[in-house]
Amino acid sequence: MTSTDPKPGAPGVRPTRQRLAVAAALASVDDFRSAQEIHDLIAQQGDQVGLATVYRTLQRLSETGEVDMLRSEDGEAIWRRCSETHHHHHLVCRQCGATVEVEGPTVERWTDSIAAEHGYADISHTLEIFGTCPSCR
Amino acid sequence: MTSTDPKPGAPGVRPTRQRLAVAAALASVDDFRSAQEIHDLIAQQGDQVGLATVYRTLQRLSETGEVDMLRSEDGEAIWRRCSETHHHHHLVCRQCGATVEVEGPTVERWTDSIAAEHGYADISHTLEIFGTCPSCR
DNA sequence: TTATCTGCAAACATTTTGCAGCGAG
DNA sequence: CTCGCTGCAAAATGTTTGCAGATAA
Repeated sequence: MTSTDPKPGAPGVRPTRQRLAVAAALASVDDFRSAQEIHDLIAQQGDQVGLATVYRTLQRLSETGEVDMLRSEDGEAIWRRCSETHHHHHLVCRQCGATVEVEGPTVERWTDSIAAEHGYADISHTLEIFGTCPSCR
Repeated sequence: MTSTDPKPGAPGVRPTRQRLAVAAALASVDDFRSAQEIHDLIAQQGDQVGLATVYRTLQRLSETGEVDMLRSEDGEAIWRRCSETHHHHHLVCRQCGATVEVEGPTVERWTDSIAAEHGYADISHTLEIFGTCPSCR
């Protein structure tokens, strides 16, 4: 494999002003934010990016695993930059939103075995933990 | 307590034709359905109920714990009549919606220990498993 | 130059709400 | 009779898409 790969059909991602702005916004916060909120953050940074572009960028980032995307309780998509590159879950404070990323080989194994037991294939799962963090007690 | 309770301020739920139709639709299937799908089910039963009423009814039923409401992977609300009264999770088929209710003492114990480890209190969690069931493979 | 990206606005899908009329108790 | 319930259609979200023009390589 060579370092450059101009194969026809290869994506070729461009580091545009808009994408840098989204990345900067994501870098400036530690908690999960909606597309609207990220759009507002960019505006506060003095930048100007269309909302559709924010969506498209977040979508791409979550596909490549650079951000975590999950759904709030009312079904809205929320994103956060992801420090771990592999599958993991979140322990989120109900009060202040403080988030801890946790890994669960135990859980992964359990869901896989449950699924296998019932003959289900192509398994995925969602697991989020909510609680009150030490400083909010 | 008497059988009737006309206390001022008490809701006073009326068993109307529409609510019975929603209940019948929920009773006729075992899996999670969207509001639209439940609306269609009612139509197939030969009944006719407004979609807004379906939403209002499902909302009330989920508040009283008579149905489970959860979110599909794309953020859509889906409902199912609830057979278990205690905490449990779901293994849901992406294609046909076939659902298995599963219990996870393993998971409950794991989430509790993770939370304790980070000093979080008053813990709750959401866990849903999605896959393709045997008959949809 | 050329393929990708962006902005805008319109399209979409889901869910909520306002209001006049209907219906159960 | 009265209040709650329903239907309809409009509004409110949140998200996606089509397309012409801008832009990185």
